[in-house]
Amino acid sequence: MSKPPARIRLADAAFALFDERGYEQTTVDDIAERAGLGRTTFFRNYRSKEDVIFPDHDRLLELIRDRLAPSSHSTALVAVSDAVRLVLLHYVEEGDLARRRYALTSKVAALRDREIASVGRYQRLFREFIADWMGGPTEPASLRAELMAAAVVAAHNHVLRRWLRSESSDPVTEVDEAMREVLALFPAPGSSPQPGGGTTVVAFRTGQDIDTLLPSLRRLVEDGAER
Amino acid sequence: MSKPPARIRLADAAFALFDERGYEQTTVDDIAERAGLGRTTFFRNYRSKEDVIFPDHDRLLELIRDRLAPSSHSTALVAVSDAVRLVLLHYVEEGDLARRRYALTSKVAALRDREIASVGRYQRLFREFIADWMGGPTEPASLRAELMAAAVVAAHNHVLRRWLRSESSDPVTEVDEAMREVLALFPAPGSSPQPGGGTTVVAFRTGQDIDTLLPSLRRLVEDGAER
DNA sequence: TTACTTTCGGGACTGGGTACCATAGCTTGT
DNA sequence: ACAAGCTATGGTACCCAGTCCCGAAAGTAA
Repeated sequence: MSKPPARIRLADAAFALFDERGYEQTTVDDIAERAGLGRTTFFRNYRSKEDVIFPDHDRLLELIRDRLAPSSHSTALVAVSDAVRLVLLHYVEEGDLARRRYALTSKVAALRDREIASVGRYQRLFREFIADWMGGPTEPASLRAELMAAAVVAAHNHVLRRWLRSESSDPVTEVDEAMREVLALFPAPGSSPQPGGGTTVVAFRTGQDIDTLLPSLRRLVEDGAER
Repeated sequence: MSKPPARIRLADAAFALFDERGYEQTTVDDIAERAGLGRTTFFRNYRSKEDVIFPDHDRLLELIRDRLAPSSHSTALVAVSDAVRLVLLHYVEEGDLARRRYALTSKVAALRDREIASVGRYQRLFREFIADWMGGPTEPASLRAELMAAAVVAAHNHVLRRWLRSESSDPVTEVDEAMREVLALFPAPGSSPQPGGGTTVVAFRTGQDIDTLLPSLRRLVEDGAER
């Protein structure tokens, strides 16, 4: 009968109390007490009260960064799609925990704001990466990068929220489809002269991480074949 | 030599102190003291310390709501463009104040988060309106509404930030162009059968608020003529 | 055992935010 | 002019999140 580590006990106590009394009616002292620990220990494990609910947001940001960073110019779009899928998978694997978090953020304004702020950081990452890829901060490209980054995270959030509401049984397929739709909105630079053309052509040269690239590669190729 | 009202004196004192010592190094007591008022009076005029910097965010939300609400199905896109222009104009008219706020939000993480949360509320408004316009929460439409709303506010923010950084001398023209670009990304539903087609056709039937509609109407018509 | 390191708890403090109450000032009606 | 009443204000006490510091425990190595 060994106790689980403090972090876990604190998180369990926190979610239990949030469910019972609500977020704002629960103080950090309450959480620490139920976990059988001191208030100081709580703040040693979580930077803030909100952090119990959004613990590994930083890790997730690094996950995206790591997936985007090594990609070459020709694999940029695949990297974006993969990074998005990575984030979605992270939440899906959390399973019930993610749904409880969603229930909380739906009710408590402060938590919703914090969630949105986090999304803003993801979007910033994508925006910078896409702007780089499109080539510097020259004006038309800069706007297009902003639009594309916004669309990318919007697509992700859309599918994620559907899954959180149990409206989707296969979120990974859905997010791939959504990303295809997003990429179809933005004509590839320099591929077709008319900006109105809707066909996107992506060329692959070299692929590190072939295993993880494969699924989206296949989808993109299928997409190209269909149209 | 009559004193200006408390609200103003508090805001002046706050911005002055933020400039001198920075946001986090300034307490609400400091602000009240410099304004020659009590701490209680501060919180009567502003809900929170952050609220001194973002005072009329609620008013701005209602401004958007009011502009979107009365628009009919055929004028929906114009309403969106107009609402965006309205928000941009609001900031532009604030002039220097908006730039000081931008300087603060660029440095202080808590303020940046709050700003992003506000943007999230705008986006939600647009998303709901656009989803309504596209017709209910049926799946493909719902995603497209989400994408479009994200693109709309991204375009606005892009132009606004350019103006805040003094990189734009005519933000209104710029935002109109950016909105044209955004709308061009999304083929009008039911107008051209191929989703790849890049031409957008918008039909007008009735226009209340003709005066305010005119400029964007003209731009849209010109845009249609060009392509 | 001793010595070192890690984890924990408690207590004191800062600062944002709320609630309540008392008072000064201004307006009204008479 | 006087009283009644409203509004803006100040002050005090309070709650709670978050930080800092120090001392105690508990595990680890020698």
